[in-house]
Amino acid sequence: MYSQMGDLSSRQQKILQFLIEFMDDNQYPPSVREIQDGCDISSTSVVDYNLRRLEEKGYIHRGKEISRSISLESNQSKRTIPVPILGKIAAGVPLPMRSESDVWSSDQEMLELTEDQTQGKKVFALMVEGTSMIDALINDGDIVVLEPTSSCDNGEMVAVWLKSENETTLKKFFHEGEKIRLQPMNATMSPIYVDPANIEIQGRVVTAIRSM
Amino acid sequence: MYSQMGDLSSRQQKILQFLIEFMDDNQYPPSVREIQDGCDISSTSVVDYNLRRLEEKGYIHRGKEISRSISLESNQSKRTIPVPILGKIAAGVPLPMRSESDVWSSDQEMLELTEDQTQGKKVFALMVEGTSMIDALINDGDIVVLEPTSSCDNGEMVAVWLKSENETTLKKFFHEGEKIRLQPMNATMSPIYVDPANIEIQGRVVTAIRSM
DNA sequence: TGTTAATTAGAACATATGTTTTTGATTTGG
DNA sequence: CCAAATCAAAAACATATGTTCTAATTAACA
Repeated sequence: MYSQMGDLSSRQQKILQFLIEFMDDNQYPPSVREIQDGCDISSTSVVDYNLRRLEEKGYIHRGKEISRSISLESNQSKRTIPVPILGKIAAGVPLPMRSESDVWSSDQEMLELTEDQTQGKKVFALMVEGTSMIDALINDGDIVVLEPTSSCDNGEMVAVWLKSENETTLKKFFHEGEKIRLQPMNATMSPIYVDPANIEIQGRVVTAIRSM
Repeated sequence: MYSQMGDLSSRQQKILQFLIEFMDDNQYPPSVREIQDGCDISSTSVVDYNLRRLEEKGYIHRGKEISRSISLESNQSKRTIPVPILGKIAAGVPLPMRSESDVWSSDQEMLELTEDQTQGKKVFALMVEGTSMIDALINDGDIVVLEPTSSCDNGEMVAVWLKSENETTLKKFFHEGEKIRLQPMNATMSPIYVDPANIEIQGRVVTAIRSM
């Protein structure tokens, strides 16, 4: 039997298990001696020895002479971005635009998304109420994720603030001559024609999520 | 001006910024002296002082006499679960069931989801090909997330393996007397009636995601 | 303006912690 | 069974690192 990625001694498995749990509980990696205690190992050198093996086999990564510098090679657990659910969309609730610097506060309802899903953009989310967007395959209870923007292209699905009515709705955007056509995504509803001065685009839909 | 959660000196902001970047690059927190260097601070005591303030104000957490034990109090960046995209679903591609212990390997295409979205279950994903599920508001290019299961209730959307045909499709499941009705989610397609012995349920749809 | 609190500086201290060395036990392969 | 590789133990070493102490400097305040 030869050694490569795949086989671990029981001690190495135990250490790996401990690493995962420790870093999950605390927010930082364990020291050699904490691994020693946590895995009932008699000496720090034994820990060091097995950590070297784990690094050889590609399970972990270590920094030289740097304390607590163990990181799991896989399990890279990408960062998630907290996305605020600012409100519901079909009910015409006004959309408070979030400030740039509210990273820390907010007891708002939050959604955790990965960068894959936000595409690296600063986004916010809305919960869809009702079936007014059924033709766009978006149903009641779904969540739409929007990228803040003040302009958009034809055919894009955007959240629009109608100044005179003071309400915000989700529509498809079409610039037609002097007017703008806002097309609902429901065949039973009629488009709205508005003056460009009367609207303000709040965001463009980038993702839709439905949980069952 | 009085002090509470919200106001940070420019130095504290800089430190906080550095903490975030450092822990993003490396997989472990910085030492006091690394913060010192990274933020051009003259003394470790100044770093310590400002770290205390940051802890008072609730931005970070520290362990006493433990090296690199800083953790961000907010920004708790929930853990994400790597979800394998096992294949496409409408094309009838057979579904290889993943083993329990392939946590580390896999150069498979991956999707990073939060626990919110997986609901804590072990899930896999499929990319939808074609419009055969259009009536369930699932379109070409969407991704469906499934929870592995071998049984299900009536009306649930499940991935089913048809043994004799040796293909897998996404259908709604209905147990009707001696037979099972597999209902496509497209009005133009007819249901399939099969013998319970000829099918094997592979998973139940828990989430659908569409990016635009 | 003077007084107090907040912040910065420099140095030294105590120890937490990665690393090495030596020795001995266990396992492996021929 | 022997030789070589692998693994474990204990102790010691070197330094990385959190902490503290004192003094100077700046900001807040009345």
